[in-house]
Amino acid sequence: MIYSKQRELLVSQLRRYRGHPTADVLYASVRSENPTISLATVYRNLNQLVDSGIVMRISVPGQADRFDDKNDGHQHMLCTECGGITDIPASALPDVCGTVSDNTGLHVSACNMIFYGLCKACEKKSQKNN
Amino acid sequence: MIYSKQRELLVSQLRRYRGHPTADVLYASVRSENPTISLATVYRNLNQLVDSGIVMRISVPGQADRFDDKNDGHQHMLCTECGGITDIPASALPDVCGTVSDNTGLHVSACNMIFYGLCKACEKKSQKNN
DNA sequence: CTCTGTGCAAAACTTTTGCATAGCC
DNA sequence: GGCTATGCAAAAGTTTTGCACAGAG
Repeated sequence: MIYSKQRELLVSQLRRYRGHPTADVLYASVRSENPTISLATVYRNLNQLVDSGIVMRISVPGQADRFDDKNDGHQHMLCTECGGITDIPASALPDVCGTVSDNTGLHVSACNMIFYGLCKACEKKSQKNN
Repeated sequence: MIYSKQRELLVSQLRRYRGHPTADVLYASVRSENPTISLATVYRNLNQLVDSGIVMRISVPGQADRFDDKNDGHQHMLCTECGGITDIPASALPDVCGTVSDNTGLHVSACNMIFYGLCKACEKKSQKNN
């Protein structure tokens, strides 16, 4: 993978966002600094970065993929109220792959999870309203 | 939800498949018995059935959704070799939601998982080749 | 100089939607 | 008869691809 300005810009914008942006949002963001970059380039680079393990893809069923620049095994929760994404650190997760491997005899190498629940902010709001 | 032939046919075809078919495959299958049914109807009915808890949606990142007629909390493993889907029974899974809730203080209500690994058949094959 | 990445536009693919009609209750 | 489901076609949304050109090594 040879160097490219576009990819560097993409990664720097991705790091800037804490909000787990979609390709779309990243595209807009990168475009504000480089108005001629194309959406195809954003997708191509994101795919490469995911393949190289530099970037993590968050697939939310029924929605566009989101991206995150860390790859430490953390997972994500989608707030059922506001649609925002909260990080679930790896340390809060049980060893699901290991458990499943032990219990089934299958060789499970990886697992994608997406949790659904209430984020801190929405939980606070719902408590106030009661 | 009033009765409809199409929905009945759809469910019966879904039950017939063990292979966790996509909407596409189901459409073809249903069409062989009722050539005028439309793809929109398949999608509409699948969505309804998922909402009613009769059918389970399996979201595989980057692929079309698949469907399964049971709703007992089991999850799925995608074989990295052949692309097939293996059921992971609920009894083989740890209580991920509970663990995450306990460890984070968040209210996690549900979780979608997709595992990646080798299915029995592909595991056998790879052992033979060694 | 060669090979990889980019830009543009078009295509591919999955899923949803509008509207008139047919079918259930 | 009223209300829901269907069929058809078109649209929407996300992601990929073909091709000619520009840029990195």
